[in-house]
This record gives sequence, C-alpha cells and structure tokens, in this order.
Amino acid sequence: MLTIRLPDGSVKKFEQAVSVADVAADIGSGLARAAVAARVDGRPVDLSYVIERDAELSIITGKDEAGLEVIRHSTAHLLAQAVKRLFPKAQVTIGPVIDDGFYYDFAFERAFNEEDLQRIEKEMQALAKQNFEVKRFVMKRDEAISFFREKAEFYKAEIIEDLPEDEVLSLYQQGDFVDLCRGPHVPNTGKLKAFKLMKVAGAYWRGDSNNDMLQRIYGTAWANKDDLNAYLHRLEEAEKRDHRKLAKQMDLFHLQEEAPGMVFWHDQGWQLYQVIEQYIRRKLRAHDYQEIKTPQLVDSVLWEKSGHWQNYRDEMFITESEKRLFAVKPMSCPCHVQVFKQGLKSYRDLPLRMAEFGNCHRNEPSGTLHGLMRVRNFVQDDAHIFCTEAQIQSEAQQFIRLILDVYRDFGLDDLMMALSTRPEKRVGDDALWDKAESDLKRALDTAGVNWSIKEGDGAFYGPKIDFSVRDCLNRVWQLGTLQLDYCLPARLKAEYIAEDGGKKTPVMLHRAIIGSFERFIGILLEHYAGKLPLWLAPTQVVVLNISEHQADYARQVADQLKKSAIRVKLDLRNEKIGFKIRQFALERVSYLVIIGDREMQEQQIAVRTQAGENLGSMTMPSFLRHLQEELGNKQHINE
RNA sequence: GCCCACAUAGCUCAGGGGUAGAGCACUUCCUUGGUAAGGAAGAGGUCACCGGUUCAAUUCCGGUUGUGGGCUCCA
Repeated sequence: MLTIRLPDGSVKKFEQAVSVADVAADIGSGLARAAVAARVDGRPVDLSYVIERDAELSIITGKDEAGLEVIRHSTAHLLAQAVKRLFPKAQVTIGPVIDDGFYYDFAFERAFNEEDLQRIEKEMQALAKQNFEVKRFVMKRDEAISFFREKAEFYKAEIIEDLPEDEVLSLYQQGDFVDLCRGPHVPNTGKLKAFKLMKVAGAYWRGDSNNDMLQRIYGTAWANKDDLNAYLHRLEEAEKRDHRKLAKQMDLFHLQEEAPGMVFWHDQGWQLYQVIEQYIRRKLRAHDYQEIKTPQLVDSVLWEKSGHWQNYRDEMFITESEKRLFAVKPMSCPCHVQVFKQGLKSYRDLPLRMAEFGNCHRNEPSGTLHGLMRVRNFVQDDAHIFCTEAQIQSEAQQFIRLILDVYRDFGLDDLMMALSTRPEKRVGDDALWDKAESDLKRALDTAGVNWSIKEGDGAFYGPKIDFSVRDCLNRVWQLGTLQLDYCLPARLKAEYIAEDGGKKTPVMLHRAIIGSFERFIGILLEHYAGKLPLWLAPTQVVVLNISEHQADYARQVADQLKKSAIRVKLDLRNEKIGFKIRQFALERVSYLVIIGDREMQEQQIAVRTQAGENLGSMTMPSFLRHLQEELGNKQHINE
C-alpha cells in the first residue's frame, strides 16, 4: 500500500507502485491531458516516473511556470531533432530554456538562413505530429562519452567529459534522436503545439570569444496557440516603443555614420535632457553635493597612475600633442581625486561629496553599440563621496534613500537591488572586506527594501550595490550603482588630516543614480512609449488656432504660457484642426490648446490631453492651476 | 571584436543588368475648415562608399563604413 499526498491536501492510495501519469489519470482525464511533468517530494520528474514509496506529488501543467519550462525545454529538443534530420552533419551542443522561450546552439559548416529556419520549423511541426514517445534512460559517464563520440557529437562528448567520473547521466530519446539532459520532459512530442522559431545568431561555444562560433537558433514556446499569439503581439508592441523609432517621431535626436555611437541631440531631445539634468542638479544641491567640471583630455600619466591605462587603453580615445599622449576621459574618478587633493583636507571636510555631469568617451567595440542604450560618448551623473570608514554606513543609507526618491519621481517604481561581494582577485585584507560588506548590507536592511546578493561579483577594489528597475514591459535595466573603493584614493595619494594630526587616506564611494543620461532617456522613452509625464515632456502644450481669425488671440495664449515657464509651441498654419491634432498627438505633446471663435469670444481655451480626452473649455488661470497640480513640485509655474 | 542580415527621396518602403518608383513630408496655389490625414500642381535621388566582372552595374562579385539581431565585453 502506498499513499500519495496531493497539493490540496487530499490523499490517494494505491496497491502497488504507480506511474505519475497513472495518478494523473486517476485524478481526472483533463488533468492527465494537461500534464507535462510532475514534482515528487519536490523533485521534478517525468510523467513516466514510477512512485514506489509514499510521496507528495504535484502535477505540473502548461499553466505553471515550471510546466512552461518543461515545454520549452522539450521544444528545444524537438528543434535539435529537426535540425539533425535536415542537416545530419550539424552537431548539437546545448539547448537551454530562457525567458519566453529557448535556444539551441549547433556547430555547422555554414550559417543557417531564413529559409533553413522555415524548413526546420516545418519539420518540427511534422515531428510533433508524429507524437514520438520521449523516453528517459541512464548511462554511465564513460559510456555516454563513447556513445556521443560514435555519433560524431564531439561537443556533447566534451560537455560530458567535464562531469564527475562517477556521475550517472540521464538521456532522452525521441525517435532516432537522443540528447543528454537532466529533464524532465513532456511524455510525447504531441504535447508541443505552440512554438515558433524566432531568429538565428552567432554565439561562442561555452560563451568564450576565443572559441568556435556556433549557430544559435532562438525559439519561443507556449502552452497553447493563444499564449503564443499574445506573446508575438507583445513583441510587436515593444517594437513600436523602440526609442530609436520614437526619437524620429518626436524629433529628439539622431545618430549618423560620421560619429558612430555619439548622439546629435535635437532641440526636443535636448529639452528633455535639460529637464533631467536640472532635476538631478536640484537633488544634488539638496543632498549637499558640490558640482564640479573636469577636463576632457588628460595626460596618459594620470591614467597610468589610476591603472586605467593598463586595463582599458584599447577602449580609450587617444591623441598626441607636443609628444605627450592624452586620453579623452573614459570616466571622471581620477579627476575628482585631483580636485580633492587641491589644498589640505581635514577630517572636518568629510564626507566630501563631489558631483559632475561627466562627459565620457569610451571606444566600445563596434558590435556593442545600440541606439542610446550603448554609446561611445555619454554623460554620467557621476559623484564621488570622500569619507572615513566610519561614515560609509550613513553615506550608503542616504544614497539609497536618494535613489529611491529619484526613481519614484521618474515613475520607475519596480526597483531591484543587489549587493556584489568580494571577488577572487581583490585588494585589501578580509577584515576590511568584512566591514565594507556588512556596512552595505546594513544600509540595505535599514532602507527596508528587498535585495539580493551577487556573490563574488564586486569590483577588485570594493563591494558594490547595483540598482535596477523593471520597466512596463518587464525588462530589467541596471541604472544606479554605489561602489566602495579602498584602492584609488591610495593609488592617487589622496589624504586628509585626521583628528590626531596624522595623515589618512579617505575611502571613496563611487555612485551614480541614473547611470548615463543617454541610456536613461532611452529607458524612459520605452517605459512611457514616448508619452512622458508632463514635467518631462519636451513640448508640454501646443496652441492651435482653427482659422486665421483667432491667430492674435492664439498668440496671446501661447505668450502667456511661455511667461508661465511652460514649454509651449504655437501652430498657426493654415491647416484643418484635425490635421494639426493628429500631428501633435503623434509627437506626444502633453496638452493641445484649441482656439476657435467660441473660445476667443469667451476669452477661454479648449483643452485636449495627449490621450485624446477633451477637457472642454476653461480659462487660462484654471488651465495653469490644472498644469501646476499635475506638475507637483517638479516644476513651478509662474501664475 | 566575432557570426548573420540589411543600406534606394527628409521618413516608411517597393523595384530590379539597359542611368529609378509609391505613400507621407516639403514648395506653390485653392480651401478658413471645431478635435487623429481637405484638394490640385510642383520640386526632390552619384540607389552608403571603394574596387571588380560586363558593351552596360543602383541591381552580380569582393572590400570598407554604418545600421539591425545575437555572442563576447561594459572601468
């Protein structure tokens, strides 16, 4: 007699060992059909798994995240099976599950093309229809190595060679295709109904750029066709809000061939940039930061001292003048230390918070450039806090509060923090690291936020906190950072006079809130699909006349808005009102003020929102009050 | 940097060995119209750049640059 406990607390009893599939069938035929795998005592297993002892069982279906993973993993195998059928010479390597889908890497003599992809997808559909049973069996490590060698699957053999000697491996077979896999998998290929191959790309074997380039095929897979279509629709929506596309529609900036990775900001985009800069500047003042500005070109001697020359020379723009080598600054830290070193500093001067909107150039590899998200010239909202070890804790706490405050103001509420701890290669003794890490931990705990740990991911000079946000499409962007640095101040010989009259080296906190203006603006645009909150909108109001009779009155209205410090445009063109409205709606202007004879006679204005809502007629003072209310404390209107 | 794809009017794109096309935008004219495209006419291009094949290349081939999708990298 064996007892199986189900998640709802109910219990099933069986006379003898029973397979998971049988239990599922016993519960209900609907569940049996939906089942893709199961968990026995928390361990993921196939439906064919036979339960021999009392156990807790939960059936996994495509509705569970875990079930989707099984489906995606099995679809990856299906992909490999199809590729091997069509291209027997292709070697399989790995095929993991990723967000929303899976990929599989193949070694093949040429790249797969669009046509291949279509053929492969068709083959997958045919194979799924044939409803192959997916069978699990085990093999000893050495046995498996020769098994795959015989099949001329040398990459697979290499993977297995790296496993421990006594490891017993599980393999899965469907038709004549066999793959090494931990599982679990769907019981038969007929369960795979909603998948699509997305794209091919190159990828290095084992993620190492010294290795062979493999062919990676990406795919997506879902529990049913509706979910698949919903996903494809989501992708289309994401494409519509691509910041590069929005930049054209909103006339924000452009990039061109002569300055790869460097932005030509247009008036509209620069307005947005300026609003953000002024906002950050206000926050910095309020938090007692100094603002400084340091040179673009600095002698290589300084970069040698800081260590950047040795590590990053290839990515620095270098120029020669009068036999001296200068580098365009890739970061501001060493310059800030130079400012700190001017004059004697006392412990009374600490903490000294030094900020700069640091214009930096990094000669990033060409293949990494991407719109505003990865550029060669960017401006960091950079600052360095020089302080004593005793001050680290409170400085970190203050910064976390500041960053929470700022992200909230930008409507980025879904925030994630991670503490990166000491890496293998590091400077400083363990006692120092213990203190540094616990300081940052305590600061995170005090802030009352959720945070995770990235073990060993810190910089060689100290631990750090990374701040990331999740946008409305669930994508995660790393923005801010707080890094503890015990190294650079000493390297560059920064010192202060301590209470006892002796010289001491300060600790340096590197920190950025939005990271870079360029990237941050790209993220904001995509998050809001260009429909920026009023305080950020490059153009807040456009005044439109219906016909030329109202031109003078429209001018007066626009002037008054301008005097109130509203970013306003006036459009008196001889066009129909519907045409003008369409144009500025597409430009994502926050408010349209429409002026016809009615408004002129009543000395009012008609207001329409970006979303198309008609607020009706109102007087200028009440419109200004409406705007002020929406702007809150982020922008003040002169009334 | 590596793999693949792409580069045609200001924008979005079609085309294809015989020196180019659409829609929108632009200019001019008509229209003075009440909440997402009024009408007509006109102008606009070394088909990214450099080479090769060819009687002839924007089209085919090679290279360069840039862009896109990935990979690697990101102080």
